[in-house]
Amino acid sequence: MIRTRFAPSPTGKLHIGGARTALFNYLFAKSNGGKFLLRIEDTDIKRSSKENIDVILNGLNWLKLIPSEKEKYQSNETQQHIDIAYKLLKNGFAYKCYLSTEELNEMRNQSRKKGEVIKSPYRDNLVNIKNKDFVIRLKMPLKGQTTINDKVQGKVIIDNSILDDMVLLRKDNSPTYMLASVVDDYNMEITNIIRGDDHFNNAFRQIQIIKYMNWPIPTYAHIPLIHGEDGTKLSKRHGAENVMDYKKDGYEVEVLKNYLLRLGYSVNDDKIYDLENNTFNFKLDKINKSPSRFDLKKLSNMNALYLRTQPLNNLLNRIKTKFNLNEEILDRLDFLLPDLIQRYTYLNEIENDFLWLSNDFTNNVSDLNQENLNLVFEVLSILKSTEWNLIELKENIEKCLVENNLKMKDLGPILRIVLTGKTNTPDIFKVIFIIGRNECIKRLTKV
RNA sequence: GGCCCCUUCGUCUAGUGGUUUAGGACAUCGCCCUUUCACGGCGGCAACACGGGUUCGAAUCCCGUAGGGGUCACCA
Repeated sequence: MIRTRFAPSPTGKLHIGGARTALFNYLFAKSNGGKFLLRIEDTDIKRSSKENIDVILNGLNWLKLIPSEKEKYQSNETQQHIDIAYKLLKNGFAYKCYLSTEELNEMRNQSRKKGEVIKSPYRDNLVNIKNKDFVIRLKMPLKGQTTINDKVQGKVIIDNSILDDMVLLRKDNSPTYMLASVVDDYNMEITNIIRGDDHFNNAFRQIQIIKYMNWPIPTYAHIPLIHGEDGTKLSKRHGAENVMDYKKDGYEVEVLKNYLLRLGYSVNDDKIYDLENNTFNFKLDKINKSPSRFDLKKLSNMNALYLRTQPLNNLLNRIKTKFNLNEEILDRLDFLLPDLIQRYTYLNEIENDFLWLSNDFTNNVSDLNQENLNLVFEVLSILKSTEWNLIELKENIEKCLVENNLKMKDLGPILRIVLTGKTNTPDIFKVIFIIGRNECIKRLTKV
């Protein structure tokens, strides 16, 4: 049984990159009849916050990336992590290191110059110093190579000599991410680790713990990072550091997920796939290896196209629940929504049309010239006498135009601005028809 | 700097040795449609990073170079 996990750290929000990692984990698990799990990596107590945990949970919830089991909190497993660290120590795979921060900094300076990894003198010189703080470090193999057959990156081999003796347990006895993550993955029986490419180097180090403990080695898939439009790593500068901001900005969740999927994944058409009901067959080998740039324009375009494919009833219901609208606006919306939706990129743009759809609307047009005023009067008299249906309305007004030797473009824009206050609306005849005789007369008389 | 990864139009990508004058989508530009704004239709511009090989033949395989990214914490 395939088991994947998304393991965010609540030291920050759920950003777009994290959302994609979660999506890939979810899709891979679901495509293989497996389980998708969530683990909050809150070992950094100082930087983790309840607020961020909620943001992550809410974000995943909005994305409908619901874990198969209740989420785990890494901080609840601390004792286990400590036990493993001491077990490694006891078995000679780890050692106590008494190096101070200053000593370490100095060593790091030197090693950087030489291009070598730092080696603690306590590695081969096992001592127990009373009343002095220590960390527990893993003893990396000095020779040989480590190979990872990554499902995205391919087969990668590194020399073990570049591995540093990473810290397992801090001076204050708290486990590091390097240890905790491995132990938790083992306990949660994670079979496939799908995470950002920025973790690739960690895999070679973490795998040593797994080997020392004789645990099964999970299958890795390190997915490329998403870059901003300028080609650099995505950060706060690029806006929207929280996926929920995309919701606020009016992006449809299905669209966002499909866009995220397409970013670095080969899909041969422009369909918006149903990513919820296990109908999408997600394959790791379709993930590209190179990072891709986040393109808001493409996202927006997908959003607009998607909106137009949505059943009008669904859209109308969403509008009804989101906004408190009276019957009169609702009726008009019911009639005009098919026309309006063609013009929107985001559903929430509809807010801009509520005003003129309502009887509360009054125009403030006052600068019409005499010619146009006369035109408006003519239309007024037509509206007063015509039978109230779309066809009659249109015929009578067009007849009037012919009599005056005018074209629709001479009248359309004027009526539009007077009746709606806007320069762009659906077909003006439809607008007149649905707004109604009395209301139209009222608005036109105002001029 | 060491190690690792990547490199097809501005962007996301198709392409796995001949079917390719390198295809699509977004963006952009032009035209058509037109009562406005859109939609839609038609068309244009635009890419195999560079240099060597291998081969009858290379975007596709190999080697360099350049550029980009990641990582090198008692953060995750």
